[in-house]
Amino acid sequence: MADPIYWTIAQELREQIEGGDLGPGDQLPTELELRRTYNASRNTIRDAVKWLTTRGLVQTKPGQGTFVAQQFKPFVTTLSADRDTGLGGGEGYGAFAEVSERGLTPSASVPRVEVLIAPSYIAERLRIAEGTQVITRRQERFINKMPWSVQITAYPMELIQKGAVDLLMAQDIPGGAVAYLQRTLGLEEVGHRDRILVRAPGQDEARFFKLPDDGRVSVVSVIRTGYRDSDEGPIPFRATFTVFPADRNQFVTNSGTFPRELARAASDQYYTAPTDGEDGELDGPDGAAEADGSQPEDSGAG
Amino acid sequence: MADPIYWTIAQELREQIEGGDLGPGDQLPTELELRRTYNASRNTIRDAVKWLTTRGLVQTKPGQGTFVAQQFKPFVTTLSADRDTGLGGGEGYGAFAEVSERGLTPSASVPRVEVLIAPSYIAERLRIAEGTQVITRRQERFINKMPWSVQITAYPMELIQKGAVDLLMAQDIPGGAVAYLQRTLGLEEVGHRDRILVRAPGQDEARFFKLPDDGRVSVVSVIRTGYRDSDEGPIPFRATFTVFPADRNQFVTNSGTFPRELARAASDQYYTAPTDGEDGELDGPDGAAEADGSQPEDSGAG
DNA sequence: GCAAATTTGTTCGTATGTATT
DNA sequence: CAATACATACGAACAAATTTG
Repeated sequence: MADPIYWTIAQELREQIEGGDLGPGDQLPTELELRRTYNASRNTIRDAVKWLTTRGLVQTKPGQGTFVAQQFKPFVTTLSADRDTGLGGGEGYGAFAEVSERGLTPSASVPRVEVLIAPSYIAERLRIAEGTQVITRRQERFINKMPWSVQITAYPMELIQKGAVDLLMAQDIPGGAVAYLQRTLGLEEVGHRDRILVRAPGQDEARFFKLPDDGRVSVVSVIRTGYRDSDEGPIPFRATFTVFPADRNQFVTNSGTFPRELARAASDQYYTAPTDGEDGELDGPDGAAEADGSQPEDSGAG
Repeated sequence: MADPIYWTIAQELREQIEGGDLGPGDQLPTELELRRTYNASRNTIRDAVKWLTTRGLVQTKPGQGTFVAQQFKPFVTTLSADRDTGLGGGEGYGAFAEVSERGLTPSASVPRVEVLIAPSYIAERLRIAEGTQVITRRQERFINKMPWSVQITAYPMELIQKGAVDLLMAQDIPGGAVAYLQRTLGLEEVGHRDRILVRAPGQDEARFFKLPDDGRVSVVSVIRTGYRDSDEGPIPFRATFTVFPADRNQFVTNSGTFPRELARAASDQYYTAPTDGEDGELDGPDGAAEADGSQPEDSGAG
């Protein structure tokens, strides 16, 4: 009887959810009912439910009840560009084509264009002096009306002076801004560099993505720096910051040659990762059970 | 006075932490002290502290107190391979070279080799029949004795029959297994495909990485399928599953040409992502404040 | 539109158990 | 062993949100 009561109750409820007795959207018994069922105080019941909500298994709605959380079929974004089609690459335009093929309906907000003094995180990416002016284009994207990503791209001001005036238009650029720069200025993106990190959502992000306000669900931040050629080698000409909720997105990058049929439609093959078993008995990459006492040995690239 | 008391207290403590009044490792006032300070009941104080722990800001230790959480300087893994050096690619060997250059001491467990009937998630990756035998090599990696990643690679059994017998040895393969297959069988990895996803850690993973047992901190799962050439085009010959704790890792992928000086030492330029401000006043990619009522408009690739 | 019933959210109080120093 | 500090558990009351009559 070493296990806390609230924990035991939480496990029983978890098994009912994962076992399928309670499907997504179903209502759990109310606190009063649970209290009778388990012969525990209301606070103990609430601790058990709290355990479930913290893990995202259930969702409580004041005045209504507690419900089993819906889970999304994750959407897959291909980060590496497809050399042939030029699509993919996690850009809005290419990714949207993938979405359409999957029978989902993508949509996007009207771009919000801003000219601002480059803050440090933009200046560093574009390798310009902090305080230089930059253009930023901000767009929110949706899949089936569900918020999917927020993207901000920053360009140096000189691109406007050279003639890429559409960057200042608060409207979609057909084919994407990179293609536009190519055909307008002959500016070619010869390469890019993505940085991927996982962090807690900010308050506004949590609100936009309708994430629980306790920071349980992370967001994936993809920071892309696009490079063009110059006499001194590749130099950055754009920095794109895209934020995705981690609970409904996966990412793919390709390198070298690989089966062609995988190049597109990554979205269709979403993947459920093997997890080591909650009960330590599943078949996944398991076996760290003895990890506590084991000491690492030096080996390899020492 | 619309805000709950526990929330208000939590915000005050958060500001003290983020403002630097309380540094990493510092002890918070005890529950009893906080109770006097804020003139609230112990349960209310505990709710406030719970709010902080859920977000990973503080850590409670029974019998000792509550402490401001340490935060790691994230380690950066380059996922895309460097064509020149052949390093990088998130593989143990290449990544370890990066770590060494940074002045950290990497180490790894002795590989655990297993021959097993391929479960579905491996069979799908290697495109073999479920139930076929595969070799798996499992290794735990550490940086400065801190658990950093768990990696499992699966190979089809036929590689052994063709002569790559070292795959069965429970010891490090100098230069990595891919290089070994190259020089032993002439098997070249012509490309690979990474799938990146974020999920809650399993129980064993949480224990190994010393993550809080409530699933707050996610893990990043990187699934790499390596391809070799054949008459029928590229076919997979290995599947590598690597799991990293999301709170101390970032990832980089390169594509096309980009500045050479960024190819290596990605670890040195870790990146703090811009977040929209908790108080809605920071300079980051902000402005979703009005998101609640805004309707998406159809545009772009519709 | 209003009132009642239902359900979760917050806050207080108190007691006991467990881990650490 | 004793003191300290967090963990669990009970009970009670009122507030806020939602649905229903």
